[in-house]
Amino acid sequence: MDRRQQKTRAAIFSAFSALLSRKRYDKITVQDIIDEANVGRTTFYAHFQTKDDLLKETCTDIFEHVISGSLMMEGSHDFSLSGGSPQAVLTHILYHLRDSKKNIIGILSCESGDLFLQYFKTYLNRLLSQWIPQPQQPPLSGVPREFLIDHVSGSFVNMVQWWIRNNLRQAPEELSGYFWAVTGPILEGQPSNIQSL
Amino acid sequence: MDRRQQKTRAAIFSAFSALLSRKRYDKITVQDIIDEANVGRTTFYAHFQTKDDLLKETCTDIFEHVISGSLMMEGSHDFSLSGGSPQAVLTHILYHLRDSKKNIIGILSCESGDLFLQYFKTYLNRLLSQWIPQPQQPPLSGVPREFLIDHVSGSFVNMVQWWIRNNLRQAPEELSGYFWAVTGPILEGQPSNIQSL
DNA sequence: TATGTTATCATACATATTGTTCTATATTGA
DNA sequence: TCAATATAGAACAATATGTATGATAACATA
Repeated sequence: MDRRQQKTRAAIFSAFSALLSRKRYDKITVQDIIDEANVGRTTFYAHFQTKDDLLKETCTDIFEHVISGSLMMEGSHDFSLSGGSPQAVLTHILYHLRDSKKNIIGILSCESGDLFLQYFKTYLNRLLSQWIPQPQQPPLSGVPREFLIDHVSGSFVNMVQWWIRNNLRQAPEELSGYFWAVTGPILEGQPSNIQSL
Repeated sequence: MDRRQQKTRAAIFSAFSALLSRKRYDKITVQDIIDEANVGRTTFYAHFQTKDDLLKETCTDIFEHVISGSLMMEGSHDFSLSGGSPQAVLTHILYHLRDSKKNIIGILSCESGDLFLQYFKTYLNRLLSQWIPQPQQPPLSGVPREFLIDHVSGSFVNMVQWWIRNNLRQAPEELSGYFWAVTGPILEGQPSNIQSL
């Protein structure tokens, strides 16, 4: 790939991200993007087929980075814990979200944030499906594992939304504590009050 | 209000709902809507300022109906339980969603479902804020009440999405049971294992 | 450095969507 | 019956999309 292409791509991603923090996704025009990025119309369409395409690539780029940056890759396409506990990994992800140079929070804060969080959740589902066992005891024993996985990743994404609405007032560790308080029994496999019988 | 206006409004709502089950919201044009509804362009704009306006009114219409249909209204703008337990009310809401003549599931199933569920969550937040007490005991005692409310309503909406993705395979009662399994400790106020101190 | 390749820009263009304005017609409520 | 008004249809300016063209500049390589 040409140096020019890399530069252009970066300029477009950056312009797109900047626009998203000011405008709703579906109100952003291609003209807005190419003006902000200082690239020609033809150039934009040489890199991305449509605006939706740009969106999709942006999401993949960001979340693949966030999650794999908090984990070690193993095998061809699976994630696994890199020694840390689930709690530590989740805290790490929160730090990543907050401190990324890519202005992730800016993107998630925008009026189209839901769109991105949907992609985010897809990644989390893959991640969590490795951590969550089929529970053996009530009250969770009758609940399908897929439901629990979806519930936990949905809760995480929901928490991030809440965090952003509150201007990131909580420290990642604190937030991680909240998350543990509401999902601990699921992630631990079982609540700590194992009352045999 | 004129009979004609009522009829026109109904035709537009119906056409919009039908289109949503085939097409993504932002790919639907005003032309599509007025063709499907068999109304003139002028007429559409006499009823709704923009397409977004139509969306908003559609959501308000649906969710106000779903929630108030499962509750008794009380006071000016607050909800309260109509005798039933939270569990019973939630089950009722699930029935409502599934069996409504307004094809709610059709709308929520569409590619823009997230958009609607966002509105749904707003209503649920109002509802749940009346049921959820500030917890007094670990592990929930240090967690802000607003977080818990948002977590529970987010989990409900998330569950509905999951339900739809699975083609409504579970009965509302069964689903309600899952929900209780993962949020019970919060809705009950405290987990049942009250270990004083 | 010289050279062929290719990414870029600016412009123009056909097409499609939006929201407004106008007039004529049809329906309504009294 | 009749005045009020909701509607349809068409035309319209303004804006957005995606494509095509030719000229220019930056690149990789030898």
